Amino acid sequence: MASSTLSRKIANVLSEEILKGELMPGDRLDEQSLADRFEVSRSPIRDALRELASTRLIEQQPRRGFAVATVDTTTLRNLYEALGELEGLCARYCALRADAVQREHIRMLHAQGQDAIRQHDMSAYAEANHALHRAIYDACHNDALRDITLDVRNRLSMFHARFLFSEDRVAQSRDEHEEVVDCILRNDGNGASEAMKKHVAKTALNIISHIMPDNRKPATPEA
Amino acid sequence: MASSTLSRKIANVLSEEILKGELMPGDRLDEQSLADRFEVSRSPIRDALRELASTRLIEQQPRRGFAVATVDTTTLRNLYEALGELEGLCARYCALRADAVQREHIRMLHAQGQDAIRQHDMSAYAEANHALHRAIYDACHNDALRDITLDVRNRLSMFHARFLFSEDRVAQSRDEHEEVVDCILRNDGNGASEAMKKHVAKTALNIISHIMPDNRKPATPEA
DNA sequence: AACACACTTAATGTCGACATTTATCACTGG
DNA sequence: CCAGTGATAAATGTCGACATTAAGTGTGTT
Repeated sequence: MASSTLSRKIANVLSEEILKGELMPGDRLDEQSLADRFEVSRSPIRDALRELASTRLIEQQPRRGFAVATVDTTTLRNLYEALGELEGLCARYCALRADAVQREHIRMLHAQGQDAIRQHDMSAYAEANHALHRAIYDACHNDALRDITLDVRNRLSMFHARFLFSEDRVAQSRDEHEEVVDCILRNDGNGASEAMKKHVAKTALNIISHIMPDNRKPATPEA
Repeated sequence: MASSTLSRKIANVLSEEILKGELMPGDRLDEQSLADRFEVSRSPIRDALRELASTRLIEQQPRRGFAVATVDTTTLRNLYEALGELEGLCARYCALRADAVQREHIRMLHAQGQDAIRQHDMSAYAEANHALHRAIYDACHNDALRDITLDVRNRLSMFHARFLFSEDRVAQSRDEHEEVVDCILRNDGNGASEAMKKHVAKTALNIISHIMPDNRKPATPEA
């Protein structure tokens, strides 16, 4: 929790703020303002920003500073397509390799999500949802694949954070989770993979349909 | 090529040196030494190192500086498994989505590799090989997936760089490429994916069998 | 009135020095 | 002779100031 170095602490704080949606895509991260806010010099701020850039949560343009990463609709679609494939892979390997403890953990997290829905506690559901996906990454027994998937999910989570899901969508999501979990528990790799891909695709459709209407300027003006 | 900022230039130089194998995994990157070598202060060096760390080519341990990333055998296997899946995905999407120009480009690059083999020019083959894989990533029409795959391949290329392949292995590799390219050219997504996964798996086996004998200390001593 | 040029300003890039921490090594005690 | 502790030294972490660049603004001319 308490990282040894200032820059690490600052990076963690900023990271959470971005993930929570307090800092919006496109927001500029001014070094001096941040230095004033954290009451440190610009050096640790620079280090923190560089570190955050490594997660692609923020972007740097030389001589133009850092800004919270923005993505255009195409990139968003691509990221969700990639996330679907990656989570599908995690689910497949999870179904084939997870040990008994991990399977039980996954089963339990899914149950927690169901409880949260019954109590109409959307915040608890979001947490259980996140933990479930995370548990599946962990149980795929491939740390590299887990890290890659987690990175993509984090890049996207700043969009998730800004939208409350309708009760309908949450119920649908629960059913999709159930299919994934069922496949995992019965060692059905292909089934788990397909179910997970379908689940992510539907989530993507839901998010993108919320974002589409807005006229935010395209993010990466690269060719 | 000529990046505007010092740190960017330095990062590029160091990156190439790592990718070429001139800097070996585990080599420490001392800030002061690098500052002396590039005749700049430590600031741009620090920026460059932070930027390199974002590609995972080098690793940072707080208060202990940076070092060229080292991976233990397990991580290496995981990375190759992930690379196989990712390249399989790229090949699948490539087969389904590549346009005529891209298909022709891929066909040509494969032919170049074959020529290189006939002339026993291993350097040219390595280059054509790299270009072919790269062309397949590009033609998958998903920049996010392409970038992720490229990152993993770069992380592994520092190991590739240190081994010359036997003529036997190169010939085998050529045949595997041919199968991939054939599938792509006939829009066979599943075939391309499977062929590519097989190709990467065999390459991995080849590399790992070269590395296994050595007694290098495990890289990431994390729990 | 519109465009172009120059100036001002505010940001990042770079520098050198100081602070802090960690690792090494010598010394002392058992 | 080994182990533990302390000091020393070398590395990274942090700081404040200066240099440089890019953007914005204002003025002058066509």
